[in-house]
Amino acid sequence: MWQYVREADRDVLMGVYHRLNDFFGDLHWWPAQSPLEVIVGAILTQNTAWQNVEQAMDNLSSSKLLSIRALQYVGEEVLAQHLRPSGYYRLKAKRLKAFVRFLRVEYEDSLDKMFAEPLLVLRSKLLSVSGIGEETADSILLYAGGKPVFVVDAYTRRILSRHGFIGDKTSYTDIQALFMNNLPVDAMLYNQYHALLVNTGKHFCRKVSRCDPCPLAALPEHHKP
DNA sequence: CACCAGGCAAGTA
DNA sequence: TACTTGCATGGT
Repeated sequence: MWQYVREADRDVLMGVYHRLNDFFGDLHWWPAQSPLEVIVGAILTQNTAWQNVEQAMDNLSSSKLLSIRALQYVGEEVLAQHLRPSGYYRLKAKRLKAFVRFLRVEYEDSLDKMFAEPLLVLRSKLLSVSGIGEETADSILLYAGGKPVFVVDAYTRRILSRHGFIGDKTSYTDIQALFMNNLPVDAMLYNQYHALLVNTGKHFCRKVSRCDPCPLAALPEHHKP
């Protein structure tokens, strides 16, 4: 399980953090105004560029659909049309519907009640909702609920992989454990760290891109894609 | 024009 | 358990 983990991981992970933090500064992330918007965004951004998600979110906002009640009552087909710019729009309409149904059945439409649930119990229940996998569940827990859960996404995996810190097939759980077992249990730290990784990914570590100005370029293991 | 983007679930062997 | 495939739009 710890095949790729070395004794120095604690220092390495904090070193990466400080390097990125010095470069980007405080990001106080997730680009959304309310916990519900974080959740909607987390579902809409699945395998999709955030720019496309913004267009769909604007559509929802214009139609006053960014509330739990509106999402409950709007027809799935109507909802889907609003989601077209974000891709997979029929699928994502089903997923949003599945979430608000879950919220009604389990928590009487209350996000506060949902987040009052013990962390691991809630994570497990979120994973049981169709359309919510590990990354989406953890994004909801961290960015909507303020829970100390590290989010692993495609950028996290790619950046760690290109530096040789993990193998290409390392599991989500193992990557998450790498961070959570070697860093303080701190929601604000996890929030900022993941935000820094996403920024780094967007600017310097896309599938096709140079790494010249990458803030991690000075690391011993740094290499180009 | 081909490829990529802050995944997930269902199907197959 | 470990692959493979469908889902879909908009930017580069």
